[in-house]
Amino acid sequence: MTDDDDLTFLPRLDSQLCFAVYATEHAFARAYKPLLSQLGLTYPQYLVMMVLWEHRTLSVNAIGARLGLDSGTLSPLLKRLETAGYIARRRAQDDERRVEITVTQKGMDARKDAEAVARSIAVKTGCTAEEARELHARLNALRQHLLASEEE
Amino acid sequence: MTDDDDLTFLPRLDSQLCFAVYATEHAFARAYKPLLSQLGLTYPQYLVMMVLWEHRTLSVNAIGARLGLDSGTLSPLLKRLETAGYIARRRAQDDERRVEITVTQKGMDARKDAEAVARSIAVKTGCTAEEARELHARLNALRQHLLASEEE
DNA sequence: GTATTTTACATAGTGCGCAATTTAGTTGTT
DNA sequence: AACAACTAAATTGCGCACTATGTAAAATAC
Repeated sequence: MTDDDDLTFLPRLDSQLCFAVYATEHAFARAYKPLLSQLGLTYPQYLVMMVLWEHRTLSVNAIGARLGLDSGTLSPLLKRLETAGYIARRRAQDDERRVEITVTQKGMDARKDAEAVARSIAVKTGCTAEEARELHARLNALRQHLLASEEE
Repeated sequence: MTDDDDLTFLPRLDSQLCFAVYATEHAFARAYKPLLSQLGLTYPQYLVMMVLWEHRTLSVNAIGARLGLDSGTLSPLLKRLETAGYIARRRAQDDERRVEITVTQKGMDARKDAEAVARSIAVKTGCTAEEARELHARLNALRQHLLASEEE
């Protein structure tokens, strides 16, 4: 039995879909980093801000639901965003367990710059709008399957 | 000027390709986690092991080149893999700056279990082989573009 | 009304991942 | 041979991301 005989299923790293996703995610994060750092934002912080630009005010839980992140990750991240002046955190009055996250004026003002960043990255992907949409749809379908199989 | 007027380009988080990739990567890592933990491996460690199953012996730099990771990430990770008994680390004789990483017998033995894990995940994605190949190719193309634009 | 359970967020601990720096070794130049 | 420049890996510091746990508040059960 040689090494090749063992390759019944386990493909090479390069041909593994999960690795393609992993490597692409890292490539995106790296592409975003220098541009976002000019706004004083990290890539995960940018994703959080995107949620908040849509909604203006959300609870930690709601942000987490959109991003698939929990309070362990979000709490310190949101604190840093608050320190940077992009958001404000306040205990909700109707339920004091909840903390409301609100975008500040400075945070809203940053939206324009973020727009330029997103546009720049879109160009760098070399994808047409149709290609991006197709890829996006496939990744979403894949993810739904993964999530569905988790509940079994 | 209402909020809608600002949406010249910045799409909603949900329709951002970069977020689809981010969310999918996290979904993969989460899907792998319980299965790999039975082997005593984390997802990044599994990726490293995949490289080493192909080559048996590699330098830290070579592993990093395959995975897009640097020694800052790999050094502690490899130390933990060594502690777990999956690999051995040894200074190369021809160039003592280099550290050679070799899979142990225990590490090679784990390959079979990893195969079952990979097979299980492939099923959970709900992708046909053709779909997976297509998606993989598109992600690779995207990544090439991102990397190419970095050098400008 | 009281006790118990559940919920939301924060915190502690561990493993990544990156940038900057350090340590040690090798190569190139004079 | 001596010194400068470069290289490989390790370390330091910081920000994520997840799990487990803690704190406080709200909901539920009796």
